[in-house]
Amino acid sequence: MRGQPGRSVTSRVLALLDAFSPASPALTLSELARRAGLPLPTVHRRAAELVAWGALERGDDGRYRIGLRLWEVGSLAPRGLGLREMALPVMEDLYEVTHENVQLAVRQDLELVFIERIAGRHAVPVLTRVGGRFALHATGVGLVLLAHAPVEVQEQVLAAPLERYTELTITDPGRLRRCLADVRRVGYAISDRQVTMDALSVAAPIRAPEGVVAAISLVVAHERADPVALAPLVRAAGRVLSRALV
Amino acid sequence: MRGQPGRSVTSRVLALLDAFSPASPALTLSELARRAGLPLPTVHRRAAELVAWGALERGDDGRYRIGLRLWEVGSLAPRGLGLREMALPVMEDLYEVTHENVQLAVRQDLELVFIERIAGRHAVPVLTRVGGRFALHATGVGLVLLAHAPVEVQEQVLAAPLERYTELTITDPGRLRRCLADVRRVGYAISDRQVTMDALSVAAPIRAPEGVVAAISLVVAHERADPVALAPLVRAAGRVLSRALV
DNA sequence: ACCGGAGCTTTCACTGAGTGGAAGCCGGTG
DNA sequence: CACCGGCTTCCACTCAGTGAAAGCTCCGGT
Repeated sequence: MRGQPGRSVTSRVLALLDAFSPASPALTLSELARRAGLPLPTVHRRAAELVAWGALERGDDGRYRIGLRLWEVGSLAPRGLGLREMALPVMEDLYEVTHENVQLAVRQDLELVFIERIAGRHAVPVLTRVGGRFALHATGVGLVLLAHAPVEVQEQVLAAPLERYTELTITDPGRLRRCLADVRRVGYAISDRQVTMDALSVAAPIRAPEGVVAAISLVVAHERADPVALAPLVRAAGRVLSRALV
Repeated sequence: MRGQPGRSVTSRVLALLDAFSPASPALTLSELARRAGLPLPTVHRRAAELVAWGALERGDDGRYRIGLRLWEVGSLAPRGLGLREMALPVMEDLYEVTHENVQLAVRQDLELVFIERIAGRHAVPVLTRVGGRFALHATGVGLVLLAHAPVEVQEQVLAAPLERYTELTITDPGRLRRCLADVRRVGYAISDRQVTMDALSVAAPIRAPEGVVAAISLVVAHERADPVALAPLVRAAGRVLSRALV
């Protein structure tokens, strides 16, 4: 082949999938090629194969989209739909009791990924999307996941600049380090206006034999918040789910 | 290469993903190789690349599972999570009014795929799984999707043997053909004990400019069922969603 | 301690699947 | 009607990928 050496076929195919994002879920051939950093003919051939299998779909407009077949396969991810299926009843209970937003997230590398969300119609609007990512150092779920992450992960997050979302976001590595110790000690995390100035979240860990695998949280309007009352509810939900994971 | 000619790298990678199923979401290297019909070293190398990217994950037990990254990408599928996000509020309304099972499905080839389901805790238990597949000729959603599918799809389904689930399942092509005509005429489908002897479902189409893209249904206990009362509710939900898709 | 076997990983010489520049095609636009 | 942007096809070149075989690492049995 003439292809630039050191780039495998598989990595090219995966680069095509990487090109899609929540902000641009439909791409033309040229956009796809540009985002994947690959020559047009290459993308054309690889994409055709993906369409034939169902990993991509091509609309009447010629744009490529993620195909249903890939969604089906993705739904087999134990940490995706698997976790969701297990957690949903508990999340619904939490919603029935509080009528606030309930969120479920896991850590992936140095970010968190939202697995499921029950958005109370009368609760604070939250900007998160199922399948979306977010930084670990601001949200309640993020703090819980970070506090129980391997030390090397914590150090990597602490070493990088901590993005500021509001004036209350913790951006000082020292303070964050102390905050994480508190989270481990008390068994839950409170993020008070650290993401948006109207919201407060209370989060608790979900443990499996191999450690903390996910976190669950309630997100409530700041002024209406009573963290002391909410913490036991969230912690209980976390414990119920932990028990289900053994 | 020495590889059996006519089999592309991409097709091998996709064969690996195909090897996973709801019944076996975790596979050892050898199982993976056997199911994909590929030599062990090949699978070893390709799987390693998929793990590096996050499409697969490898547990402490050495088994491969679908990775969270693939779930994330899959969640960008317009007909998967995209459709779900849009439909969920309406499905919840339908649930609030009826407290019965609400299902959302699309057609993929000659089967249907369940996109979302609200399982009423006191409603009939249904055997469907989000991300799962089912035949088109028995369920309410299936009949709606089949009735509005391209003619060649209908003919393929009618030509193949129609699997029987209960004594009321329609297995005669002629009867099914008439049933589909009825569904198109009245605008909804009723499947009365055609999947299990305890359940009845009422389904309605969801239309986009390009045609019927999905179906929504209520599944209720057979003895408690009042199709005449339910049909307007389900049809209204379908219409609301159709309007949202323009 | 030794053996055998099942499952995973690595090696290595060979080769055709994949590459990408270039050229063709198609539909819209000044 | 020439131009342009985006898509598709062609084709000669070559290296990424292959898979048989050998090596490795745990087992459990004797």
